[in-house]
Order: sequence, then C-alpha cells, then structure tokens
Amino acid sequence: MDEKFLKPYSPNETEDRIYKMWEDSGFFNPDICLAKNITADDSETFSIVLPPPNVTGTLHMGHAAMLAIEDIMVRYHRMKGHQTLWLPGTDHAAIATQTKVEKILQKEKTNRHELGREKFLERVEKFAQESHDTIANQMRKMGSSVDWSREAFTLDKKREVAVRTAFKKMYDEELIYRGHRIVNWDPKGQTTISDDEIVRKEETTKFYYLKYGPFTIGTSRPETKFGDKYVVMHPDDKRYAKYKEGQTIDLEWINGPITATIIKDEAIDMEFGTGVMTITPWHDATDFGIAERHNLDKEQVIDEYGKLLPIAQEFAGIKISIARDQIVEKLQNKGLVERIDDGYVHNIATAERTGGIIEPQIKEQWFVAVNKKFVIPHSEIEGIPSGSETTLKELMLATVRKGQIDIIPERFERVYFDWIENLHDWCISRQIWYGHRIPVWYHENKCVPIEGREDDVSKCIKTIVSESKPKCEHCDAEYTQDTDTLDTWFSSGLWTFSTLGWPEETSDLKKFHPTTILETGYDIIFFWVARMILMTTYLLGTIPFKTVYMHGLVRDSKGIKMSKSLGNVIDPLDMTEKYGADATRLSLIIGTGPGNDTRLSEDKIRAYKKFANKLWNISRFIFENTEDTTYDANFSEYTEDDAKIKAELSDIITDITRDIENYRFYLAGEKLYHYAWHNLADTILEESKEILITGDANTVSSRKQLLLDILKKLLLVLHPFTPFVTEEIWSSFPQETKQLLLVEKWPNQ
RNA sequence: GGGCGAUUAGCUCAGUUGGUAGAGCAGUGCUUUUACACAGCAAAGGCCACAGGUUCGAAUCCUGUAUCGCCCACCA
Repeated sequence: MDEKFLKPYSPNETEDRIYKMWEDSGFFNPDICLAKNITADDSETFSIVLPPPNVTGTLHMGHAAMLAIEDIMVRYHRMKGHQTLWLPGTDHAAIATQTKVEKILQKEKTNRHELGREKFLERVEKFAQESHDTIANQMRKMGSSVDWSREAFTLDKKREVAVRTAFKKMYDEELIYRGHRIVNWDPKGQTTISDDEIVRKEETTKFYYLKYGPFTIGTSRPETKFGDKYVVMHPDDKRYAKYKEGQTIDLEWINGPITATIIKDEAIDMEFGTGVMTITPWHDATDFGIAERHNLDKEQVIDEYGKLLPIAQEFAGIKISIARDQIVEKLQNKGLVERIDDGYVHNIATAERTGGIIEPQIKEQWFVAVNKKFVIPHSEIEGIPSGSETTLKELMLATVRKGQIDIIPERFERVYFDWIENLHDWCISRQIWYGHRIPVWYHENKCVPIEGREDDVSKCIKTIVSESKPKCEHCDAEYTQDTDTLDTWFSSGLWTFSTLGWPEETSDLKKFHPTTILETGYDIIFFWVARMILMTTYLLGTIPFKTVYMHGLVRDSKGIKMSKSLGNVIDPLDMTEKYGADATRLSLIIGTGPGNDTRLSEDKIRAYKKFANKLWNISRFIFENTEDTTYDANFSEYTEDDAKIKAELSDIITDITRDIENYRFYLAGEKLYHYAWHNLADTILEESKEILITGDANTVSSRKQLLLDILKKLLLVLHPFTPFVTEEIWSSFPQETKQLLLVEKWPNQ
C-alpha cells in the first residue's frame, strides 16, 4: 500500500499537483480527447460556456458554487464519453470596471479626465489583466476542468469583430437606431444606463401642493417645475370637464406670469393627488410620453451635473438638492404653496454601480428596437418560419414559450415572460471610455444625404467592421468615430457563439452551438439570459442553449448577501486553503436546490473536509486488505451476499445518474455521501473485517474483489463532485491499465 | 400595485413522481476495537407555520390565513 495513506488526507499537498496533471494531459480540450481516442467522433456533444466573471477583482463564493455545479456536469459528460467543451472567459464589465478604477484614481487624487482617454484605458486594462489572472488562478484552485486553450475575453480582438459585425447587421436592418429619447442619466457616473441597471430605493420626502392658476398640483420635486406650461388631466375626470383640450389659462408661476395649456391624457391617475398635474417632459418618462403623444414642447431644466439651467433664472447653476428649499421658500412667499405633506414614501431610481440618483434626460443615444418588425431570412425558431416577419421581442418569447429553451426551475419562465412583455427599446450607448467603442464613423460634409432615417440626416455616417480609419468614398473628408461605448451586455449577449469563432463559420461553431446548457444565477436572467436569446435568435436564427439552469445566491450564515463593504465575504481561496477544494465544492452543492439561495458557513465546509478524509481512510482499509490482489473487472465468482451488495450499488448508481441527468446535483451528492459513509464504511467494511479473517478462500477473494469493485465505482461516481481526492486515490488503485480518473468511463450500472 | 419564494430537530438547510421525516453544527452518552482522535459509534431531539379540503394515506397536491424575504412597476 502507498505510504501516503498512513497520514490523513492533505488537500494542500495534493490539489495543485493533480490539477497540473489534468491540465498537462490536455483532456480538458475535446479535440485532444478525440485525438487520443478518449471520445469517439460520432459521440454526442456537450457544451457549456462559462458565464464570464467580471474583471473587477476576485471571485466570491457565488462564483465558486457556479464553478462547482458546472464542473460536475462537465466531468460527468466527459466520463460518459461525450465530446465535452467547457469554454472559459472573462467579461470586461464596462461600467463596473471603469467605476472601480475611477475609485482607485480618486484615492490617488486624480481622475480619468486628467489622465485622458488613452492613459486611462491603459490603466483599466492593467487592472483588468490583474483581475483576470487572479480569477484564472481561483478557477484552477476550484478544480474547474475548463478548456483553457479556447479562453476568451468579451473585449479581445476576436470578440470585437463579432461585436462590430452584429452592430452593423442590426444597424443596416434598422434594428439599431440613434435618436433623442428620454434616458436614465447618471449624474455621478456621467453616463446613460439601461432600465435594468437601475436600483430603486425607498425614500421618504415631503409632498408639495402648489397653486397653479385655478388648479392645485401635487409634486415631490418642485425644483423641476420652472418650465411647466402644460397642465394635464384625465379626459373622463368630471371635476375638470369644463376645461377643454388646448384651452389656455394665464397664471402666476415661480418666476412670473405664464400661459398654461390644458391637455387631456389617460396616463393621469384620477385617484392620485388632485388628479391634475403639470409636466416636465425633459426629466420624466411619463411626462415625456404625454408630450410625445400631444406633440408638446420640451425644455431642459437640469443639466448633466444635476444643476439648474438658466430657465430657473436666479436659481441657475445651483444643485437641485440645494435649490429645492430655496424654491419652496420663494413659492411660499408668493402664496403659491397650498400645503406640504410630510412622510411621502416613494421609490427613487439610483444607478446600480455608482449609486448616483438618476435624473432622466432627453439625449441622443443608440437603441436596439425590440418591437420593430423585420423579416428573418433564416429561422430555426419554432413558430417563426424563415422569411416571416417578426420582432426581436417575439423571437425572445417564442423560444421559451414553445419549449425550445427550458428554464429550470420552471417558475423563472414566468419572470422571463413578464419582463419581455414590458420591455422597452434597449439603450446600448454609454458615455464611458472602457468598452467596445461604437463602430460608427461620421464626417460633417453631408456629401451623400440619406433619407428616411432620423439618425442619418445631419451627418454622413458609416458603420464598419474593420478597425482602420475609414475615408469617405464620395468626398475626401476623414471620418471620426463615435465617442460612446456599448453597453457591456451587448458583447456578452453574443457570448455563446462569439467564443466559438462567429462570424466565421468555424467547425467549433458547427459542433458546439447551440450549447447544451447555460448555468447561471437567477439575478442575471434579464441582463444576460434574455440578451443572449435576443442576439442569437436574430443573428443566427437559432437558440443559444437548450436549457437554462439557474442557481441561487450564496449568502452568509445570517442570510445577508455577501459584500466587501459589509466584511462578510468568505473568500473561496481561503476555504480551499483550509479545507480543500473538494470540501468547498460539496458544501456548495449539497443542501441547495436550484434557484434557491443558500447560506454558507465555515462549519459546513469543515464537515465535508471530514468526508474527504473518510474516503481516504475507506481506501486505506481496502488497499491494506487487498495488497495481494489486482482488480479484475470481469470477476464472476462472487458469493451470493457479495453479488447482492454489488446489485445494490448498481441500483444506487442508476439512481444517481438519473439525478445528475435531471440537474438534481444536491440529491446525487447527498446520496453518495450517505452511501460512502453509512453503507460502505459503517456496514460493508465492518462486516468485511470478520469475513476476511474467518472466511474460506472463495469467500475472501470474492470479498476482496467486491471491495475493490465498490471503491472503483464510488471513485468514478464521486469524481465529478470531489475530483481531487478521488483522482489521488485512483492513482493508487490496483488495476493493471488505467487512465486518469478524469477520463475513465462512467459505470454503466 | 403585481408576481415569486420561504416557513421541517436549539441553529443552517435537504426531502426527486404523495407511503407517517434526514444531514451538518451545537448538545448527551459510550469507545482509544489496527481504516479513520483533523475520530468513530449510539441514543436523544420534530402535532413538517396555522386552518380547511382531496386521498386508503399529505411535509409533499388544492384553497385560505399569518409572518419573513426577493423580484418587477413611468401615481406626478
């Protein structure tokens, strides 16, 4: 017996060595498995892309859980002999990463404007590179069997080609447009953000009732009211029936007399306040909608930094947060304040990444039109035949509704539908520097007027895929590139196929796309899952994946979301260091149903370290007692009792295999734990002590073969869950020819 | 305002198609018997939130109630 079994199992001395062995073998790469006849070229494929972690720092326990679940699937399929690809990568996470670096700069008493675009980007790239290296190391520590040779980054050269190609196609087909729309402006981050990047926070403020001519209007934001010259009420509101649409009324307002115009619109809630409101179309989405419907003037009141504009006269240049009280005081002096309510509770919109309070603004931005009809030339989407007219929204709905894509657990399908049904056009331009720059170039000569498109009327415009600076083919003018960058999810949306070489028609793309499964957290179902479905159905006419498996969030032992600022983060590296990767993985799998949040404590991880040691000692016992024996897979002289035990294990493996196929990893893990500890160790090993001493020759040899057989199968079936300790034990297993456990075949029964 | 989830041993959670409940930690007792003292074994601990219903049988399915949590939403 190998001397190493005389000491307790030591993950630290084992894991790095084992991972290197795996990596050197090349078997993480499906091409090498084919070349070395590990898999047959007609075997089925299993492919999965790693949800690329943001290069904003380090991986947390949630990532560790994700890696564990995906690695179980991947190792299982590889052992089944399938052509198995797990494709790793990282995400540049535009706003998140830029914000992070800006915070570092702030500590150094400088900022991005002082550095300039180029220098700043160098700085971000350096930070991103360091984060990437940390992440790659953490993934290795967790035992993730990803194919490093295919690693991708959402902002590398190949992905840039994919992004530009996608953008150009969408632009050419008018599904991307540029227009003046009301957007979510983050005064802190100095950029627009999409609806999904908003976090609403409850706030209690005062609510003001102001006299507006014959009306009383309610508002929580008097500082926006300077330009309000439309007063709106519901067409069915009997209280205001005597006022007619378009009627004008002269009245005294904040900075003097104005003429207000009556508007009737159904967006008004008759129950709320007085049922009358004035509108500020430049700074409110509802008001903007009303103004659009009635073709009203829109005026900007607040600038990009949250300061009042000259329309506010003496208040111009003052921050709105400060101006409010001063304005109310003036209104009071003029006798325009009817009353003020305290304790008005409402939700304010803040930017997820910077925490800035969103100020809606009308801006010229790039959008993806989700409701615009177009003809899809090639479609494998059920219910949407090739050549038919459809919309991006319909494509997104059809895939899940028709069951072409399954979401696990099923309840998230409803969440998905609700979101899509309420989806507005997607604002994809960001006024930040880090990210894919919008591949659109302009010059001002207007040499070739293009008609019919709002975004083409003022400038000569060109979208290109190549990187070089274009020259106008009509006049000699040089183009300059749009300064905005793309929403990070635009590039992540292409992930399942941009990683496989698209737009080139690579063999990888043919073989591995659509991917088998997407495994990710339920918190990014909108951000990412929906965008991937949008991009893939549109650009490829197919689905990005057949199944979506959603895992929950990993919280601390008190159920609070882990975050650095709270200091309750458990670092997976610390845990693998203390208890080993196998223990860390098991603790994240067992006791966690799909889509459910899980609480993690160190105790739980420690418990599974004991399990690894238990396996170690089980092996020690078996090896000690079979030192004169070589495992014979075809041994047929089992005693009746032993044959029965063999059959029982066979049933359990069948059961566990079914659990894995049905994504019930938590059950499979628990059953294996239970079998190893309570069947094998407590019962079978205990009775074997007696049998091996007192039994006759046939009984003893049967029992020895049985023990080896059970151990082998247990190692095989446990390998996806606890890859390191099983591989290490396997290296001492008395079988004449064997390969790495990584590529041994999954037991049939 | 709409939707979803949770409620099971002192604590944190499992419980796959309905067959009278399991893991870890904590606590109790026993054991150094050569696989395991970074230990093992054993016992103890639960009207499975509450109230109805379906069923031969419900933690599991249905209805309602309560508490907690999450997500979504352009009531100014």
